[in-house]
Amino acid sequence: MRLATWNVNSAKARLPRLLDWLDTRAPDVACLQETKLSDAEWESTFATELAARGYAYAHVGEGRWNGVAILSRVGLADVAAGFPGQPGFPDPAGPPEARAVGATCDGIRVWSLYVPNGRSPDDPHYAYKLAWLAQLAGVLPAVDVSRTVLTGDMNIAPTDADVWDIRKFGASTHVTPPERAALGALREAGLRDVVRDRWPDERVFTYWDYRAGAFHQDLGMRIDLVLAGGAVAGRVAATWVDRQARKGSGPSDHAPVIVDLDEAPDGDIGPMVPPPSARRR
DNA sequence: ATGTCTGTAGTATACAGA
Repeated sequence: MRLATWNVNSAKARLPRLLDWLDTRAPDVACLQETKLSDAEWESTFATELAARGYAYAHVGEGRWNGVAILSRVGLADVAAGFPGQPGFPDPAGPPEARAVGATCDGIRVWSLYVPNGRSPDDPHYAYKLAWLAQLAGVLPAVDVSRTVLTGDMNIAPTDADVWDIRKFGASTHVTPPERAALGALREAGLRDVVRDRWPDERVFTYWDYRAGAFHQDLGMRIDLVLAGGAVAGRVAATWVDRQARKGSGPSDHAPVIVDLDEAPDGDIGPMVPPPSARRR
């Protein structure tokens, strides 16, 4: 099974490239972020195109900002718009933004996430980001983590190796200890960063600013993650960043991350094979 | 790197967000 995540930075602006990407990469499950569409706009733009390709979908949108989706041609059950207790902004008790959608696809509980950006550590959006992540971690004890995948634009670089030059970042958002600790809580709950597991020492980025030729100089960040529970991580056959999708005219500023899984074993418990990086140690 | 690309409003350009 091929699972992918991609922050498309407007599904409408990305329409031709998105459809072409579905045709060429043929993901079985595709998690999208920043569709920037209402549910009605999503429906009118994509319903026919996706049906023709055999995809069911779940979209959670609000219009001009945010917007997340899961596309699947291996089943799409128990769709959830947002996670329990997902905080709103500016009022944590207010309505949640369109930043999380979950569905069960071929036995895997998949979440497409668009974590709040944070803007800067002294901005209210930063506290919102941390609260959002804390609540996300807080729901994990109640779920089957082993068969869960949290994926999407996490807006956090897990380590200094996940940005092009840590010296340029200082105390800016995406690299601060509290943000990384929030990711650590997801890891401690049993989720694995399967791309870093597969490429422990490589320079792997998923986002490059549009400005200043950042992509061509590979001045990027790895902020789009696939965090997989044990039964899923044990099936990982390959992972890569689809840099082709960042090239040419009219790209998103993010590239897709693609993960191929071996078939689930009979009995469905998962082989529990440690990832390559763990096997080497 | 702050050099661009989205969206909206509204009709040309400015602003906000990332």
